[in-house]
Amino acid sequence: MNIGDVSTRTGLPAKTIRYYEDIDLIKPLRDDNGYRRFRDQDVHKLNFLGRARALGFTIEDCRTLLALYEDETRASADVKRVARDHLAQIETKIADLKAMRDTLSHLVDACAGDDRPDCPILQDLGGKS
Amino acid sequence: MNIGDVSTRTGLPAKTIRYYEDIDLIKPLRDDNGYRRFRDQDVHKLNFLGRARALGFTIEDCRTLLALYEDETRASADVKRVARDHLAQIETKIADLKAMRDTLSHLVDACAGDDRPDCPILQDLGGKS
DNA sequence: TCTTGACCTTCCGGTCACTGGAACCCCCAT
DNA sequence: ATGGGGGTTCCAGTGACCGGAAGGTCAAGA
Repeated sequence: MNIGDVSTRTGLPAKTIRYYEDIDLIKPLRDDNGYRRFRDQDVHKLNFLGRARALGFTIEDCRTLLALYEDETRASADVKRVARDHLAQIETKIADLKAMRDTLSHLVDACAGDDRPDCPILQDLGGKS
Repeated sequence: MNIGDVSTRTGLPAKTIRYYEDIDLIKPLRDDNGYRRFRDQDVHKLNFLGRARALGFTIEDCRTLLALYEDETRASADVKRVARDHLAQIETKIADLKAMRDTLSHLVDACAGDDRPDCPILQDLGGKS
């Protein structure tokens, strides 16, 4: 299978697939003409990566998870730790964003949004004190 | 005031302040020795920028907001639009992160986290079907 | 047979908002 | 004179790609 087919199948852009090869996440074969030739295992790995990335894991996490996936003797505790740490980061991000949202939505609500210059949003940013 | 003092006062790293000058968000004066000399208005702008960045506005948004801040004839509607758009993006991000969190926390809960290899997290990523 | 167009290749630069580090200058106290 | 703690510029790197240029390959149609 060529990169275009793999791209269609996995939903990953060809650019991304090449990038993943570049950083040694996958190692497709090469045809005589230099084209990448993807085996089923490559496609499988790419799907794995796509799902892991969709869950927000970093590329380095993905590398770790992929290694664990391929290691029959892994301990699920190792997988769980990676996932739990990532989950914690997500929770933190959500909390940060919520704080921003709360502040912002108050400000947006307080702003008349007409053609006059008075604006509580700018007042706040300017250090309204 | 030199950059170190401004950094202390605003809580922004000196590197960041130099960067903001680089991209023309602020224009501090220069002393004869080449040192930046910050006026109160520069510090004020930096505080504005710090607060706007803390609310997650992009640098370009900050530039826009700063321009509106300085424009006595602005319409608050313009400010509100920027803020509302940004708020929408935050909401989207929160929703995305929540979806990730929900999926992930289910998986983490389902994983034994012991020394055995069986792991629902990897099963899911591998396309458990 | 030639050509068209859809593929594929590599490589370089850009994104965003900084951050780290090197190499250097300046000023004040000892 | 020396040392230390400022300051300066410039270059490179971050993460996870994306866009585009310049060129090679292949199958189908005129």
